[in-house]
Amino acid sequence: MLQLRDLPSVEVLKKFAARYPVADVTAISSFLHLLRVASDLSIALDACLSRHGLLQGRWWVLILLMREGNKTSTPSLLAEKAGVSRATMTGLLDGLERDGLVARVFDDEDRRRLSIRLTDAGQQKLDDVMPDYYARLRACMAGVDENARQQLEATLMNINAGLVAFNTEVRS
Amino acid sequence: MLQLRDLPSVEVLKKFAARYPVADVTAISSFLHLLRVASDLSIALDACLSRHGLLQGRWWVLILLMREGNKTSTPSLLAEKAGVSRATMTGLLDGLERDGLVARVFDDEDRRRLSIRLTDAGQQKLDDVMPDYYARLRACMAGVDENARQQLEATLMNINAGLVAFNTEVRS
DNA sequence: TTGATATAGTTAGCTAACTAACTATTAAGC
DNA sequence: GCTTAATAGTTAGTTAGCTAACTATATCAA
Repeated sequence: MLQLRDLPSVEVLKKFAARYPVADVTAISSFLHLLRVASDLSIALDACLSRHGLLQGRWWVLILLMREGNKTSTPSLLAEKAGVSRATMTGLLDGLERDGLVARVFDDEDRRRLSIRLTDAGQQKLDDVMPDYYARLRACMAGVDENARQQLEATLMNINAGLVAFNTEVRS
Repeated sequence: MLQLRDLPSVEVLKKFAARYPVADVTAISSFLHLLRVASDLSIALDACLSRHGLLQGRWWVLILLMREGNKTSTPSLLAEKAGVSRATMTGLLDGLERDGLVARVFDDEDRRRLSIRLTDAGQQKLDDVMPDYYARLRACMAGVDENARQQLEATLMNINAGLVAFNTEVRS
């Protein structure tokens, strides 16, 4: 994702809007700030996870497994839920298996299938990471009250609904 | 950035909060939705730019150059403002120069330095891309009124301020 | 003035993502 | 039942980012 260190000032936005009249200045500003804060959050999350020897992809796989009652899933399902390709999931599972955090179990009923199981070591890793992650996240969001959080989620839902328009709208 | 296709339901969040008492459920929910919408926006932006033969990194370089009065900057400054390493900027400029969108101009005063100039073709590329991008963005944000946009920016500023806590807070 | 240090840009090699193609297995249609 | 198509997982090769190291140039201090 784009890093966007140097967001445009109001003057710059106006200059661009003068050349491109379709520009919606507050829309652009909100959009860029959203991307900027999200990428900063993502980088902070990476830093937190890396102190525990994890990256976002592997961490998310462990969480997805813990969500399941039997701490078990399949590579395809995990790939879909994590939003990565099956090929990428193979790589993530290779790393997690090497570290002993998950186990590949062959399925006798459908021999194409694997079961991926969260090991005790994997659960222990989550028990180390999650309190640290949650405490940091709580501190980060401490300045945003419940009302603002609800408004944020509502606005994000509206933007999400507008994404269809972003992708399909023909050129002005 | 993490894709997060399958965000946790309220039940899942409560289950995790029961095991990890430090969890702040609405903070987690807001955080994950923010990352999710931002990555979807980033992907939509990529799709828009790729129709014009651009990617986020190169597109941003062109914009940074257009912002300058003389349409000129240096690789180091561009790298800093775009939030990428100087090495990455070298690669971005290689591609842009190959496509004739920017020109490398050697500096006679300081022979370590290069000037990077937006060419006429580069300006033309922006004149093609920006109206399309701005029109899509306007449509995407149409469902978010001015008040919500202001609140969004204010909340994002508060989260941004909290990022320091995310990075420095010691483990609970 | 000249030797150490800092700066600008590039190159080399690494990583984690991707797509496309491949193997093995199962399901479905005639 | 056999052939075709679909599915599960992996492998191979590409990409855009990174860090570290390198070359060339400029600056500073003894």
